[in-house]
Amino acid sequence: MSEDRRLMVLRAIVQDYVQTSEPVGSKALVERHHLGVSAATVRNDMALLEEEGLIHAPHTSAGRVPTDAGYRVFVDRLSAVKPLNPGERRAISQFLEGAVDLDDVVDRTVRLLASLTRQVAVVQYPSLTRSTVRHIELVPIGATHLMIVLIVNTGRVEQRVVDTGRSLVDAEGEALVAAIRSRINEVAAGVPFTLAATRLRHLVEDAPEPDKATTEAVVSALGDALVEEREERVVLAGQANLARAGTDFPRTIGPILEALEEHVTLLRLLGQLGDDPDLVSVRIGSENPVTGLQSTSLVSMGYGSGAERVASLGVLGPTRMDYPMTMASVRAVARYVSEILDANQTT
Amino acid sequence: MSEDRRLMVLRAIVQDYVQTSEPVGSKALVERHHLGVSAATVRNDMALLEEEGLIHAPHTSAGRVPTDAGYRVFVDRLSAVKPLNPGERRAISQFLEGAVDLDDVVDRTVRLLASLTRQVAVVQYPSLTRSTVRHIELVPIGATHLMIVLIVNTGRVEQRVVDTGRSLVDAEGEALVAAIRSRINEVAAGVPFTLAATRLRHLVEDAPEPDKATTEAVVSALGDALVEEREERVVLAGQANLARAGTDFPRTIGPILEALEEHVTLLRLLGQLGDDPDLVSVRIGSENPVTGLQSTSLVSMGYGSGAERVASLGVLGPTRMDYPMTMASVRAVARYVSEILDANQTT
DNA sequence: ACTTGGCACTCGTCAATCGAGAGTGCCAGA
DNA sequence: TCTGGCACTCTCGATTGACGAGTGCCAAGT
Repeated sequence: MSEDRRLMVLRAIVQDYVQTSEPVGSKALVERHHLGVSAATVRNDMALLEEEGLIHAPHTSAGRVPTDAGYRVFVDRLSAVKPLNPGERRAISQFLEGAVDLDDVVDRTVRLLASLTRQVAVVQYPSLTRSTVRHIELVPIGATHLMIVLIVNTGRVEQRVVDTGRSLVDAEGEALVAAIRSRINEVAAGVPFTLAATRLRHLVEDAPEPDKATTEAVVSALGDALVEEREERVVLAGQANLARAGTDFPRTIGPILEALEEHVTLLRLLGQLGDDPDLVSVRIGSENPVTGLQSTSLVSMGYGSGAERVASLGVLGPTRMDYPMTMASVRAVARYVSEILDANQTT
Repeated sequence: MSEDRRLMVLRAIVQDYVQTSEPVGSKALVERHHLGVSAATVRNDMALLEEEGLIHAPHTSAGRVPTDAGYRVFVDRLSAVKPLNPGERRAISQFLEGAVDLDDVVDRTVRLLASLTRQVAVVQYPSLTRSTVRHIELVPIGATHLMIVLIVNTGRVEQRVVDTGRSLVDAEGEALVAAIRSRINEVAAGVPFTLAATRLRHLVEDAPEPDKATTEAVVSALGDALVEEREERVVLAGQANLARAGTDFPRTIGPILEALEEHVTLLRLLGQLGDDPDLVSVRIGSENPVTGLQSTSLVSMGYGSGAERVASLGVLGPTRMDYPMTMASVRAVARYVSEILDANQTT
């Protein structure tokens, strides 16, 4: 009852099933993989694997299919993340090279991931709360309104419009805006968000009386922008790949698409990563808490400039997916995007 | 051979088919609609309608289904765009009210449209080329780099980073940036894009020699941003609705999803509108040039601040859709979004 | 000139049936 | 512990036949 061989059998089952998407039987198995034993022996092993809950027979006399637990064992113990071939690496760098701004980087990344893995790609925008303020600009709009432009170190830009309730076009108004602008940037530029938020609040208290109301308005709008959870955003691509995967999959495609439109839950899901930032996280089928995504697996990884993870990206597909390939793609793309953000950071 | 009655029959067929999604026969028709004639008479009319190419029988003895041409006649001559009920109007305004910035407006709009019509919603970002420049800000980044932030009257913000090749942190550098900033805004603020682009080019020629190189760099990055076609963007929502529509529809869902990911062609499609800016445009099935979308209809309309249309939005669904309802929703949302942009424009 | 009821005919759908094939579990022997 | 053999089970696809919905056409009525 060699445990090793049993795991070999499991690995073979997973590989065959991923390739053919049909239950795999003992005979086909010994034909395609040269495990040095006969079909009958394999059958005994399969019976044991089934007892352990790693594989499962859809009905009496059909082949076996891996269970979620089976995939889990496969991912954890039986597969090596195979490095991408040079062609793929080149494709990644070429594709991401030409990005002009953050939106463009995210957009290209998600499309790239989708086409590399032929599955649904998910990319989270660099989170605001883990970022630092690069610069804050105030632009008068109309007579009394002020547009606040918040530029983040990741390249992201946020904007708000507030009504200051006083004229900004006369000399006094212009001076006021200039004063507030320089004070704000003095305390907030280059500072992490949470710290910036507190400092800005103090700024209001210290402001000379005539400027207080306007400062207050600006700071409160900024505070909104700094904490607002809504601002966590995700971008998707490759939904069309869902339709191609398997033949019974189309039935479950509706709930999946619905779940994908719930960006909030999707974000929560992406946020849950393992401890090691440099590791690919895999959630398989029912390990996944979100209703509608329980027939799918999510392969994800954090990315970000420097050592800091500012956001996550990943790939979602049927539990029957090519895990080694998918994990390799996700890791390669995440690393490359991090590099790009790094470069943009210093420039 | 009353032509009127024939059209009544067509209308009844369309309505029934939209509701049941099954071919409709003569008997069911006279039962559900009180046209004062017998089933046999209706059959004769149906034979004529089929000759005219407005309806079609999937097989010898099944009911009839409208053709694309049939829907066209229905839309053009047989349906009144029914105004939304007050509840729906209220829902629209409430849902769009709380938007904090342009991204948010677009995001909410596309979700709203999708849930109102229970179909796939498509919203184009306000086009850059038809907009005016509101303000241009220059922010030094690192020692020699400059971030250019372009703020558009629609609320959209674009950014580029350029390397000026000279120090910007010393007094001279700061003065240079300030000078360029004020010169640029002097000629470009409040000006339509195309005009701004030409004026900016002249600005380089007129710049004093020592500033020329830097001005040149800034202007060329701006020129990029002003014309770049890539910057036309669309946002989608409600893809999950595709899976719900009908039972045979799932088969065609793959190509549709693929077509929806081709944002470029989608944009071209959205751009093709009728002449009257205040009219809803409907493209039915094969009238639609895009492969993969030929089993769908697109209901779209322009929107924008003031009289100018700056972009389009619309809804995509199976040719068998509730046209009056969809057209009403699209029109109402387009108008409301225009109002919001108007308000943001003046504030 | 239309409209209507009647009737034969055409197909698609559904359920039941049957055979083939794949795969299993178990047993006895090496 | 492995192997070959064998009986058994179950799904899948094709085939068949009854059924029903719907049509087209015709002859009679208004």
